[in-house]
Amino acid sequence: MKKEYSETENKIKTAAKSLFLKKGYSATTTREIAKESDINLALLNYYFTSKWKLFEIIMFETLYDFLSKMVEVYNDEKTSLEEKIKLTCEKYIDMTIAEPLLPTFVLNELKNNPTSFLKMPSTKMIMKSKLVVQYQEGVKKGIYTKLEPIHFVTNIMSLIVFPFMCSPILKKMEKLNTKEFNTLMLERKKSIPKWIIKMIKK
Amino acid sequence: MKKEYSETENKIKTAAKSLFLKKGYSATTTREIAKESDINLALLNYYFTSKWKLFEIIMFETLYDFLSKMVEVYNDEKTSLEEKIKLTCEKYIDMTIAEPLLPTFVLNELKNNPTSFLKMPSTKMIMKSKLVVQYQEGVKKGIYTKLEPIHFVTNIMSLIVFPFMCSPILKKMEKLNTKEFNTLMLERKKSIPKWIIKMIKK
DNA sequence: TTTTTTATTAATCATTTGTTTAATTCAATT
DNA sequence: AATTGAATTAAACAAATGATTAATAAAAAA
Repeated sequence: MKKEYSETENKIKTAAKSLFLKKGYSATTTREIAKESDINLALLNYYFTSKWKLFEIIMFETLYDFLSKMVEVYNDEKTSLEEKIKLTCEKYIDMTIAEPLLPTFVLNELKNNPTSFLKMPSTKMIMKSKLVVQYQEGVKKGIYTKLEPIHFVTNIMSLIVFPFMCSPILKKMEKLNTKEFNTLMLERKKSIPKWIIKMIKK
Repeated sequence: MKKEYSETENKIKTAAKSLFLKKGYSATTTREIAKESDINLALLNYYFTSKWKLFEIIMFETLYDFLSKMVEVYNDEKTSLEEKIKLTCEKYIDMTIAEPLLPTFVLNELKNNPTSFLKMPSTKMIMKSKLVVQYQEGVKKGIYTKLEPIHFVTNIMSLIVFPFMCSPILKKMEKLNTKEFNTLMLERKKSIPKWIIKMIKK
C-alpha cells in the first residue's frame, strides 16, 4: 500500500517536512523547499503536482506514524494499565524531544483544515483500545474512580504534550536552554504516570 | 500608557485579530483584513505602518490580557490554594470557550517568533505568585507532596488548555458538535480541581 | 470663510509566489 | 549506435500581495 519514493522525491519530502514544521504551511514557499532540498523548483510540481498535494502527503504520513505508535502501546496485550501509562509517557516524551515542533504544527494545521484528519483510520481505535478497556475494568472492580474514558485519555496526552507546546513560555519563565528544558521534560516520564494513577485511584 | 484607538483603528484591529486567530499570520492577507473591517486597504498602512506592526500590536494586547487575568487569580489574597485552582479552571475554561482558537494561535505564532513574548512583563510573576507560595507552604506543612512549582503550574494549564487545542481530534473521535464539545469542557471545571488536588495530596 | 490638518480613496508599483512551458540532459531499451 | 522515455533545468507567466502615491473628501483650526 505504501508508495516507494525515489531519492529526489524523498529529498523534497524531507526538506518540505522540516520547513512545514518550522514555519507552517502558508509561510513556507516552494522556492525554499527547492533550495533546502537542492532540487530544481519545477521538480516539486513534476513529482507532487502542487504545494498543497505535497503538504497533504506529508501531513498524512506524519499523522499516520504518530497514531500507529500510539495505538501500538495502547493495545499491547501483555502489559497492565499502569505499565501502559508508563510506556506511553516514555515513548511520547522521547518522540516529542526528537521532534518538538510536531504537536503545535499538527494541531495548528488541523485547526485550519480539519479535513486532513478525517481521512485517518486509526482515530476511533483509541477509544476501543486495551488501555481504555483495562481502565473500565478497573472501575468495575472498584479500583479506579469512574470517569469518562475520553477524559482519561485526554488527561494523559495533555500532561505529556502540552508542556512541549509551551516551551517558548517555559524557557523564558525559567530561563532554560533547550537541554535544560529537555531535562525537565524527561523528569515527567516518571512523574506523569504517578500523577495519573493518583488521579484515578480511589 | 494604553493608547486610545479611533473607531477605524478598532475596526481594523478587530477584523485583523479575528482573521489572525482563524488563519494565522502568514495566511491572512491585508486585503482580507481591509474587506472584513470594511475599510480601504491603504488605511491599514496609514494607521499601522505594516501588516507586521499591526500583528505585533494585536499579539501583545492578546498576551497581555491573558496574562493579566491569569496573574489576577493567582495572586488573590483572600482565597485558599484549592479555591484558586477552582477559580482558575472556571475562568480559563470560560475564556477558552469564548475564544477557542486563541491557545493554538498564540503557541503557534510564538513558536515562529519567540521574540513577541520576550517583551511581556508579567511572565515571571507567575512563579512568584500567591498560588505558588501557598503550594510551597503546603509542602512544608507536609500536606502536599514535593514537586517543582513549574510542574505544578504546567499541569494545571495542561489539563485546562490542551483539550481545546485537540478539539478537531476529539470532535472527530467522539462525533461531537461544538455544543457537545463545550459541554465536555464544562464538565472539566469541576473535575480538574479534584484531579489536581489528588495529584498533590499525600 | 478661509486655511490647514487629518482621513479616505482609487490606482499603481515592485516583489513574491505557485505553477507551467519548452528545451536539454540522462538513462534505459532496442 | 540509435531511439525512446524519464529526469532535470532555466525561463517565463499570471495572479496575489504588501506597500505607496497622489488626489480628494472631511474635519478642525484660524
